[in-house]
Amino acid sequence: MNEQDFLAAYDPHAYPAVAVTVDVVALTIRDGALHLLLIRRGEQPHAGLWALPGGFVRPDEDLVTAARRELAEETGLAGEPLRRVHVEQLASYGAPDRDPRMRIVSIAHLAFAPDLPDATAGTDADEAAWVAVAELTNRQLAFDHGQIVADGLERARSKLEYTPLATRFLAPEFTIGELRAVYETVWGHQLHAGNFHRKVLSVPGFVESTGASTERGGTRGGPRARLYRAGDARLLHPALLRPALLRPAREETVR
Amino acid sequence: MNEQDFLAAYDPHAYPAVAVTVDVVALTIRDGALHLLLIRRGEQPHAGLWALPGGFVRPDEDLVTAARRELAEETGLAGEPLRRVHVEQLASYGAPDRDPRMRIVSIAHLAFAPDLPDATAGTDADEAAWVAVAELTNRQLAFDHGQIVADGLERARSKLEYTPLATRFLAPEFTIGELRAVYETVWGHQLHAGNFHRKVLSVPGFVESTGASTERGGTRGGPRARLYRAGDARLLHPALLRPALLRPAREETVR
DNA sequence: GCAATAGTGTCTATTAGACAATATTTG
DNA sequence: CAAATATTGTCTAATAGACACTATTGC
Repeated sequence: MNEQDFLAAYDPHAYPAVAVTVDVVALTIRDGALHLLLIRRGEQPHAGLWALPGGFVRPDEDLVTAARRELAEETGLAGEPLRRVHVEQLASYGAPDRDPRMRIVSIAHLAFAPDLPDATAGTDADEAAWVAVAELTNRQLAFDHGQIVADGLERARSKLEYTPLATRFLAPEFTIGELRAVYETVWGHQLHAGNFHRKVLSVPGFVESTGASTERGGTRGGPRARLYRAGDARLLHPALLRPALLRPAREETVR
Repeated sequence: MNEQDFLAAYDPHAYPAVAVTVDVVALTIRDGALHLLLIRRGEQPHAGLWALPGGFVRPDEDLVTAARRELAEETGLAGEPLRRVHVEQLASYGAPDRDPRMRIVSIAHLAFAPDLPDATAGTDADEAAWVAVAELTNRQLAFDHGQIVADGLERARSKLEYTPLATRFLAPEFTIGELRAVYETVWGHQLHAGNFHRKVLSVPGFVESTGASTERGGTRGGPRARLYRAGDARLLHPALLRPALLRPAREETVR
């Protein structure tokens, strides 16, 4: 049998029924705090619980395309603002009993977005909202989404060390102080302003100067700051390592 | 409708037909060279081409369990030797046209194994063999397995920097020289013996002394070396960073 | 003026890495 | 003994981080 005959005779339904979804851990910074996009489930199972935005992968869609589509549906983003959001694959979750309906394998994604307007509920959800990560400890999330969020947060903290992705939380032009605020927010730890400033400028390709400065100083005083944009480096070398205190004992749990 | 009624009425076949497989990038070191486990496909599509071991995820199996099962089938490993193999999730690959049969999403895994006996072909394969990674540049692999292998190799090189997983390529007791040979093989670069030795012993929890030494010196002379076993650290801090020359310009491509 | 912030200078401890030296073992 | 290897010593450059200082701006 040659390959063409084989394909013509092939029956896709001969294989076990598994559904594939994407879920998105979308992070942004609002009012100086790290926020996560959640939806309140409008349907069973787990109706009424908060969950990650996500849904089934459509037939002609790439995985990351599906994740971007789900994100767009819940945030109302499109065009250039959507393109500015960084989306990457996080990990896949496929424990047999993670969803009571059937075997569902979810490819989780991680997204970094600049400060966005309020979320707008999509079709599957009663409600969509940016929730402060600090308030998540109380809340029970649907399915295994608590674990996915934990893995996403650890990945985000780690990504800030060795990639320039912190800039994705900011507008195209930003000050070093704003960049430092991103690190402090995601890592949950104050950094030394002077050392951070020098370190960022010393890493090749992290940021490049626009030549301009802010129009005004800070709201509580201080000089005008120079403006920078993201440079062309994709990896930071040397990296901005987290203080030893903030380092996990082991890596994220991935299933 | 409550959750129980909902589940009773639920029809799994209402969702798009997608199959989920696992593939395994299994690495080992043989004769001082990095080797990869490949099978020659016995069935269409891509019959006759070399491919990664892998297959459909069974209904009650976790993803990593499925990967270990596929690995066991092709290597003939079981019990303690199989437990000594490190398996972790690598990434998922789900481009709509990556398999001509139907939509297949593959959860790729990465495995580190000590030197293993020759592979034994499983049911789906004509042949299974450990192939030197250096010889892969010529060979065309089935599906998108070339990309998966490239991502796996980059992940392996990176993992050696910040985890103690290099020890998984070795027997339970090993010398610092053997550990250095793992790094040199995976990174493809000679390291300075003296500096490496001191560095490994200075990282807390990387290795611990057994108190014993080898029975004999090296085949070409030299003193007996002290024996070590893996320590309890799960992450190395400070890390053993690759020389800047060996660093990629960007991260692995993950789809 | 006062407080806050940007940006720079300086010093110390840690680490990476080059290079050297010594001891031990095989053939 | 010659060559190879393990292990330790020493020195230099790079980096992280503590701390201090000056300049500029909002209120």
